[in-house]
Amino acid sequence: MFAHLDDVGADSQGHPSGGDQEPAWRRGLNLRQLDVVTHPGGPLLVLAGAGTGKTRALASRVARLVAEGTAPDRILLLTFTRRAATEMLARVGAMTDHRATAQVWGGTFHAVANRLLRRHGPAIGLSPAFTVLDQADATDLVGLVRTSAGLGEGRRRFPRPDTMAAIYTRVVNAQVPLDDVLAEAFPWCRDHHDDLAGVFAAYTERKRRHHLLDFDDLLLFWRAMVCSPDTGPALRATFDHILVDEYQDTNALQADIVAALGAPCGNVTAVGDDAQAIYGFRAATAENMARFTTTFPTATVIALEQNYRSVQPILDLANAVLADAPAEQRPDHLAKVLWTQRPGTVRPRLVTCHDELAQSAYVCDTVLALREEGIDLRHQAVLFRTGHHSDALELELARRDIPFVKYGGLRFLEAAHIKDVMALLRVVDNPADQLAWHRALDLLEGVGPATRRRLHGELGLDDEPAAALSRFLAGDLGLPAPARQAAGELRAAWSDCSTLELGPADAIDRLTPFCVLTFPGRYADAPARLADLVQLARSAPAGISRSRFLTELTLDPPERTGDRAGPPHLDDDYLVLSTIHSAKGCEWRAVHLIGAADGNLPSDMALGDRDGLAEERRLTYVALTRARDHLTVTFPLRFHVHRHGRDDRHHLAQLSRFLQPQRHLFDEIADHHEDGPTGATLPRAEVPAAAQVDALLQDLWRR
DNA sequence: AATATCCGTATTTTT
DNA sequence: TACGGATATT
Repeated sequence: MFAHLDDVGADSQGHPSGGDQEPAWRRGLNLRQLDVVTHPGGPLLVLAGAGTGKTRALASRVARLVAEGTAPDRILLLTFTRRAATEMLARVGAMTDHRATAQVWGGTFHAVANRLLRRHGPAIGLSPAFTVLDQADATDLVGLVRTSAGLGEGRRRFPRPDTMAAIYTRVVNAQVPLDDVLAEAFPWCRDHHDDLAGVFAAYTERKRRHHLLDFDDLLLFWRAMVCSPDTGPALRATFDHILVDEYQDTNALQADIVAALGAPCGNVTAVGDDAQAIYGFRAATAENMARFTTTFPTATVIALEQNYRSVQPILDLANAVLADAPAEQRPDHLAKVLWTQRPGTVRPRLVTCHDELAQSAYVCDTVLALREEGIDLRHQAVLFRTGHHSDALELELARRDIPFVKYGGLRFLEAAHIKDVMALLRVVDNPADQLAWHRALDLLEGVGPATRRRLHGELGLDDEPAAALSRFLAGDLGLPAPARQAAGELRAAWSDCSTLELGPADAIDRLTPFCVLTFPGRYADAPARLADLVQLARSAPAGISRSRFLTELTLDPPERTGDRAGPPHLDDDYLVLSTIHSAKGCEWRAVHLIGAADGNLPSDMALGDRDGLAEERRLTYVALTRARDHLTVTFPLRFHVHRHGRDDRHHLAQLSRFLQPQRHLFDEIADHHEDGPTGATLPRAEVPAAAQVDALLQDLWRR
């Protein structure tokens, strides 16, 4: 869990804490923030620049509402991650009655939708015992539908399941017709329009029949419930105040929900910063910010521009990066310019490195040097565009025994073995879950597609799915010989899980012997994967039910293997490595942005369209504004071309086009050469000049 | 019917 | 390169 959410420190604004009579929620706020907090009711749009204390303002507003008598369970606080909700409510609790605060409805759109649908689903004809599919499950199911529709065989090539799932989710979340989505984002699939439509229809039908909801369904059904003339009025009357954080990263569907929920009471507070919109790929549109005043014509608009986080030289750079954006991408009515009263004149550093190795060495050196100056590792972070950009650095950190945690890399739940165990649990939880059966049966050696189809029929998964588990436990299914022993073990384990009603932790323990039998044949690193099962079991809160454990894990997955066990060593200091996306809302005293080369940032995949490029610029802005005191930007001059080439080709890089015009705002450090003093003894400008010669030559023979 | 082999294509960010 | 998917082999 991130320790450093937006301006966490209670006194990070450095205000004197006023008189003792002053209520806690009023303390340490500037006038603008106070306007946000004391806004009586009615729609409110807060334009909150990076580091301007929006978390504080929002938390204080909730605290004021509670302190002044609003029933906490009639407040809805929607945040981007569950982490953010937890953090914010903890702060609210510190300002008012923390037991009352626990009643506040807080969480992501998806998590809140889940809660509401479990409670009220039957009213709109939804079984409350639905299973939530995560993205990977949904993709698998699309794949199954694709196969059973006989697509992809012979004939023309057909989009792959993950592409199809991406198209589907875009259509739903953006609420844009398939035709347009294909034209705009997936032009190479346009010929398959009709087949895609068919697959989507079959996919939907299948989900409905088996009581499965994917992430998108959670939003769709919530919206349906709140818009229905039957259930809507009662549901809308449930909340007196709705507050939405990170409004710039909501999509069309989410905006609909906010509009519908807020229509009667009008007490909607939306907080966001269009300059930090970085989830366009997930169909979020910052236009929701601009549209807010149309949806709620009486809305009050308040801009927070005083930054409490960064020193001025860092803000100057961040402001300059934004100001360079083409004019049409900067709507006037949302304009903000960050300023600060924080003293400090240290300028950001720009370091041109010889290659990735040199970059890693430089970052390690800098991190350690800053620690000597008193900045603990935990107050420093290394940020990068994509997960694997930190590969080289991770090796170097390990070599030097510098502890670190990485966010935003491979997710725990996506690891195959974790999905295996989850599937085993899901079968017990819901014997009608075909996807789970599918995966579980696949674990048996000697069982392939054909045997699985036969078992599918014999277990009655289509006709009488509720009895499938007892049929399996009754045995005698004519399994192939290699599967017999493992199947026996599975039977015993499932039987115990079911009859003894084991909780999730015990159930995982009970299923482990089966995994011990089957993992070695499937995975080269079986022992490590088995060890993860212990972690998984330990992550289950005491007393939680199996099904609740499963959905919570789906909606709020741990970031990476081992995360649930807490940081590497509890009282150890460790460096944070994070993608820029995962760093949203966080801050550190020192930030090291690596790989800031054109092609990485902006990613060369975004070069095609204007919107994509604009989003990359905002991403750069987000990265820069995470830093409080120290900002180091590095980029390697040469890096491996790991595209189609197999040889050790290098590729000369140039500084990110977003930073190139701002070089004068940096202190530039000469090329950092990994091995030896060669570079260090040269005059400063020497090596970059040489690099420019190389770049010039490169330009001459490129294409 | 399950497993081994070959081929073509994608590409990043996450609830 | 790496991975999914389709074909060839045991």
